[in-house]
Amino acid sequence: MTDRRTSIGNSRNPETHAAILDAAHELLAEHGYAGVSMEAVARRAGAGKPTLYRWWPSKTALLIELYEREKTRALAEIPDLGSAQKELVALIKGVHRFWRKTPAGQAFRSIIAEAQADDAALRSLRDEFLPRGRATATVILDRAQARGEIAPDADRELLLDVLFGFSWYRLLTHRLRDDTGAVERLVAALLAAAKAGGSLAGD
Amino acid sequence: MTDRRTSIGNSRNPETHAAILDAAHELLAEHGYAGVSMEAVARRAGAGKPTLYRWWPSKTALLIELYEREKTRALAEIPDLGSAQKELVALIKGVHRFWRKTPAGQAFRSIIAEAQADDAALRSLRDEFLPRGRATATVILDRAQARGEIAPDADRELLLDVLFGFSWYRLLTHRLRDDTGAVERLVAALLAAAKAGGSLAGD
Amino acid sequence: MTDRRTSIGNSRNPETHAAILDAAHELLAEHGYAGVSMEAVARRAGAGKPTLYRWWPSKTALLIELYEREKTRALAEIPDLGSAQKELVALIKGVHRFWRKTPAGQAFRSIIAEAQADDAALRSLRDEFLPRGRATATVILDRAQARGEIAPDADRELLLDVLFGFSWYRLLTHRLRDDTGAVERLVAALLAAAKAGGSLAGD
Amino acid sequence: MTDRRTSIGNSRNPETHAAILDAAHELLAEHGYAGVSMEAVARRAGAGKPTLYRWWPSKTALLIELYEREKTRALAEIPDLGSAQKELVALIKGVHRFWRKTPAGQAFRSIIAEAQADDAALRSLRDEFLPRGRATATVILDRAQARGEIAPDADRELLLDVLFGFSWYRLLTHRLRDDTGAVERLVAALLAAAKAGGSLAGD
DNA sequence: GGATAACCGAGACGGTACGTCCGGTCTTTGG
DNA sequence: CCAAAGACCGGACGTACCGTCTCGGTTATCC
Repeated sequence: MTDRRTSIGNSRNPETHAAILDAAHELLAEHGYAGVSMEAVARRAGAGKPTLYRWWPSKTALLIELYEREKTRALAEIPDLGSAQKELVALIKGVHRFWRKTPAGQAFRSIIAEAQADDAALRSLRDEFLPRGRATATVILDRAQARGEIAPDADRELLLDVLFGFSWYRLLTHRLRDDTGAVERLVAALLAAAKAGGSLAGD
Repeated sequence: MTDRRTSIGNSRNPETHAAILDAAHELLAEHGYAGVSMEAVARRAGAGKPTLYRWWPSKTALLIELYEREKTRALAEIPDLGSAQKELVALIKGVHRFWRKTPAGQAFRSIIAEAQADDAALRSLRDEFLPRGRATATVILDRAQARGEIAPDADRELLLDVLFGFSWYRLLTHRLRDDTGAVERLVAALLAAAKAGGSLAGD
Repeated sequence: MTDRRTSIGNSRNPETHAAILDAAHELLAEHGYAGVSMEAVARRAGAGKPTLYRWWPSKTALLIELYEREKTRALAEIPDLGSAQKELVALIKGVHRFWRKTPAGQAFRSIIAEAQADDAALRSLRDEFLPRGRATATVILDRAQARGEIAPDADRELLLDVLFGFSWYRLLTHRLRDDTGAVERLVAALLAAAKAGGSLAGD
Repeated sequence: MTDRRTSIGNSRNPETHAAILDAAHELLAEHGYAGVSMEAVARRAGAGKPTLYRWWPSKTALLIELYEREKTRALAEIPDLGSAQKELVALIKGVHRFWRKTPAGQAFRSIIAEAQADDAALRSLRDEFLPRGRATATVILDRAQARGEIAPDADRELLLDVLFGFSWYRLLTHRLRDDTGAVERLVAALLAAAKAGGSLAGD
């Protein structure tokens, strides 16, 4: 891990860049959130701290980039499965699996935790990071609305808040595993309400 | 016979105890989570750091006690309002209001954040702290089941995970305010499913 | 060591007194000067800290009493051996042996060290403690003067400063052992000068 | 070829280094040994505590460097004055004056005191620090032996132990001032014995 | 013989200092 | 010009003692 890299002059060194993300990845896997400090990442990556700060203004930014690198590796789009129920369940369960199987869950927990201490991090999380994650869900809901599975005036934002809120809650209390059909039943209940256009419909 | 208990040694000074919680309260209100360090709390309370550590093994423990002090001051039980819909909405909206109006919201965000960095804190949060908060909801659900508003085999734990997950999500993304009937509609959707005994019923 | 003692009314409890000195003795023997804190002594003696401070205003005072207790146990007067040379050598070597064989050496090193940080301790060391130790030497010098072994105008204070200075130096640099006749030769040199009434005579 | 040594990274800041020693110097002069804490030195020097610990592993190390800085400023070598008597008196009196006039005396007292609580400090004091101080005396004794003022087999180590022991004793009991020819007479007595080759001769 | 006063163990308290870790910034060296 | 390395300040961490204080309780002594 600490193979001797050296400066390559006045352009960004991609090896260094990857080494830093790898170091963060390993630390996250080995010691969890508490083990990831800019200091420790720099040490393990064999990089100087200013190098980290040049590219990522904060630990959160580093973690976000790490998370997204993992995501593109592990999380595919959800194809048309014929029903919103199947697609949403596939989406949520896929996210849960991704959080469980890779350090991404750790990274995500860390990002949320950091955002509670730092307003800028919170805004970046809410306004840039989360919308990217909801894009996949939006595609599914578009298809559902086209199929008539949910009412035209359904409160889609609320529906997603509930689904992601539930997921966050399980992630943050480390209870991602106890899943005996809970996701299926939750999605069914929400879709039923969204279809009726009554209770989950916008005002 | 008389009480033969003989406490020995000096006993905890309640003024100091209160001064420390007050100091934490103020720091939380003024500077948010990042402003609360054991050092700063001790300084403002005019207490020694060892005094803090004598009573609270960690910052999390201090924040939890602060949170519960605020809660007993601000949050009453939910009386029988005639329907589970009304009672659950009152509960959730009460919690949201409590989080918005007092530093308790800050405290709670901090507790969740700390738990992501510290396994012991997470266990204490999940296994001791949260169940206390869910007790009020349990009473409401008991009444609802007695009224026949939800099926006998409804998955009450899932229902609460969804309600609290939604609340956490809004709290942690600092979006507790944009509430135009969302809570009412969510509760209605969940209760509809729980009554049918179908989708939100246990397996 | 922590046999349960209790108050014996409004007079000093000699058992407690002894237990405290014993505890200090043991700590000194086990961990040296650094291991002797009022806290640790109280803990090991099973006594309260205020009890220590009631009788000894400082750690130095406690160490001095400990030292003198040891001294009366281990260090006898020097009888008339016929010559000042023999008697002074017996005195100095006795002191060195006492310092080496018991925790008294540790105690004495501690007393000297404490006095460098605390003016009151220094005064008490210099004006009360040391004169007591020089009393034995004074008796020897009186006899020597009566025998005519040292000139009437010899600078006795200087002679003792040299002898004790040499001893302190060896004690404080932990070189009390490497003694191959050094004390004998030093005493002989000083007595020769003191007899001549020339170089070691007062002004 | 050019010097191919390439140190990388920022280098030690000499201003900071001096500021720390100055701060220690002032604290020593103002409050004595007890006033010198790493904390206080860092505070006054406007330096971070880790900076102190980076360069000096302990307070003793800092004090030693301070002492030696003062010494090179204040204490010159002893030139050939024609007789060992004059040279040794000049040496000892110079050291006493140095201890009296500058905070160096305080520093030296502190170093000795620290060494009583810390074995490593004691070894460093005895095996590195003191020999440096005795080097000047060794030069004088070499000259004296060349002149025939002291016997070839004289126990030079003992002679120095006595001279320095006497000096320490006076320093540590804060009696450096009462000097009415005492040093002269002591040196004379020791040189007389060392010349005779009898009493102060080696075994 | 009852009050009282000094003692006792225990331990909480406000403080100070310890030695370490980390967050960000600045400076030096070299590609 | 910019990357790498690392020194720097500042500050929080959790711990050990300091010396003082306040307890509940005991017992010898004095009124």
